[in-house]
Amino acid sequence: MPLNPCKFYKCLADDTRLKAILLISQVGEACVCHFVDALKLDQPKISRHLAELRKCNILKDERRGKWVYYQLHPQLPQWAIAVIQETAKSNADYFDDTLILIQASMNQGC
Amino acid sequence: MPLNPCKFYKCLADDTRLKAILLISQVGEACVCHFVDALKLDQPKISRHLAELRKCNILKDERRGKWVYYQLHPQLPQWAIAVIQETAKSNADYFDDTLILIQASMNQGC
DNA sequence: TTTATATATGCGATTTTTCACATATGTGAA
DNA sequence: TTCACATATGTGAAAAATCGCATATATAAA
Repeated sequence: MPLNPCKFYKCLADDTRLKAILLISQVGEACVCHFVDALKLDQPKISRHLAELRKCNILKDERRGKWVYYQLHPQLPQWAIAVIQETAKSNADYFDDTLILIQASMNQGC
Repeated sequence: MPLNPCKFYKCLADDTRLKAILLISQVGEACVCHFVDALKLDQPKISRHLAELRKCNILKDERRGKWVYYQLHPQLPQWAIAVIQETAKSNADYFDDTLILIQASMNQGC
């Protein structure tokens, strides 16, 4: 069940999901509370978008105690990784404010 | 007015538009009738999707007599071109049937 | 000017996506 | 067990995207 390109782009076609993916591509992994801080959205909305990315095998989740961490799925195809990296590299101004916020949140712990 | 990445991915998040873009990336340019043949959809639907891509500056149109040809917009940013090419290169099975059809249609003239 | 062909668009209906809000589940500490 | 905190999901409403079908526009030939 390889990643269908149209499904993949549907996942990127939303500000919350796209920024979450770009943030993960920069910070490696983060837990839900960090996305709540960085994207300034309520927790259910964040969880729902992350769940969609998880169900499409774009993200992988891992529970550690009370927290759930998300990272890029280890089986994400190389072309998809390349697309994400190219987008991040050339669109810093699209998400750099949220990058600063998520880094601050991660330094505070959970 | 640089291309917003989320808007860009919204444009790719539809089978008709994504295949049209991938086809153009392979054949350089094609007119509406060729997309109708290759994608096997009615003409108004094709025109509407191409119009959306044109309005987002992903495609450029050029009328020649009765026909209108579409190609990738000359000002499309390099990162977007890279994304399209990477997608085309690694997802041949997603659109190779339509590629064969559009090539046949282009050989027939318009 | 009339006709034929190619393409574009107006518009209401349908489908899909997203949202808001409440609530459920999971975990660890008291 | 009870409580507090973190995360996930059920569900109906709202918004956005897509569709179907009719029709408009553009061009060239007759």
